[in-house]
Amino acid sequence: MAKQAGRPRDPGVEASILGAVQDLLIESGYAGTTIGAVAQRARCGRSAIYRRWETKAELVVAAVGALQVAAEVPDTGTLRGDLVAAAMHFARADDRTAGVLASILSEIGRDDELRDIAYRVVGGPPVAALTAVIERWIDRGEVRADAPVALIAGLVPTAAFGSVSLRRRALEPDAVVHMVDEVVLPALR
Amino acid sequence: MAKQAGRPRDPGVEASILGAVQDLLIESGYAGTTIGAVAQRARCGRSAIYRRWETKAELVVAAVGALQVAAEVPDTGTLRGDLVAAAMHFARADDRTAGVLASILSEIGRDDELRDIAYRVVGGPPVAALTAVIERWIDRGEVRADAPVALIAGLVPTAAFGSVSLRRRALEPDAVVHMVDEVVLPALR
DNA sequence: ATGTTTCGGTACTGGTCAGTACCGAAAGTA
DNA sequence: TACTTTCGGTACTGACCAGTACCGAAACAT
Repeated sequence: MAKQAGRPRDPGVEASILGAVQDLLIESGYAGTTIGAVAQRARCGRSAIYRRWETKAELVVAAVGALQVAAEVPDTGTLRGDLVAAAMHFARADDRTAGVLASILSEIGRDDELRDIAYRVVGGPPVAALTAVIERWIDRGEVRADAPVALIAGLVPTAAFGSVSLRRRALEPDAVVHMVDEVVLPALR
Repeated sequence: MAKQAGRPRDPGVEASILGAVQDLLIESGYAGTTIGAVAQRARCGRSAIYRRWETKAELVVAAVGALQVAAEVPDTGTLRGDLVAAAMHFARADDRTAGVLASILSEIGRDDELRDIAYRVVGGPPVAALTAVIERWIDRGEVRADAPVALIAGLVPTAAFGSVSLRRRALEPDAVVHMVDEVVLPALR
């Protein structure tokens, strides 16, 4: 692929467009996220958007796919510390993610591509990180070997998402610690 | 209030309109739920709708408010039986409820009235029923007195809602039993 | 210099939809 | 019978918006 002639695309434009889409999805929902509003928020022309994506649906898919929950696997030295750190991570980082996801939930019901991407965002890295944490402590003998790893690893992000999307507010740190102490730890030992 | 003169309103029309709104919200989302489509599904004229509600927003609020999760408090004779029955109740009955709620989640972020009603539907009767079950078994001595009642009572419906709304499918009975055995019961004893 | 592509911006088109105003017929009351 | 309201249905309006087609200017390669 030879280097294209002509003025090169400004990578910053693409990033600011996707960010603007995410902002607008949270603030105004899918229907309220018009191409014109995106262009205004991203400080670009509408043509810059249509040059990159053919339809609004593709644009939204790209914006959702650009969400990435960093899947850090904490290592605090204690089981409780790791679990709290991992859970806290969702409650904070998922704030924006959950907002975007909540805004497209009704579209998810009818768009296979969107559903796959959304499920990959929530159900991928977070679950993998929690699974890694729990399995590590199984190896270390603090969690029983037949603990319901998949159940817990799926439950925490799902509950966090459900709560955030319904109440439209991030989980309090107290609530996260409470949940780990009262629900997650008893289920694992 | 004297009896109105003129042809009385057919109560069946109101019910079929609200049912049609719920159906369309699930199938087509908020934007796809047009007044024309509602009238067609409810087999009535558009005027019959506007005679009862002034705007589409009011209509949707009414349709969501008409959702009611029966708050039965099961009494199977065992703690585990009650918990499974209560949880199973959400997983089934909340199927339709969760679908409607998921479809208006993005509107919930911007409409206070809608948010209040939605929160009352999910966070009201189901939580109250679970709370009643748990507290009954505290009295009977099977659940420790300082168990995290509110946490568990809120967690189960939230998780069920999160799962249904994300995966667009009711929880399997196996999964419900699994969750009660592995998560709820350990947290209560 | 010449050509090519991107830049922000504007004008236009075609379709959709909420909300309003009617209509004649039906179903009640006085 | 006369009156009132609801019934399903239709026609119209005004706004909004996705998508297309441009524009002159800027930024690169050859």
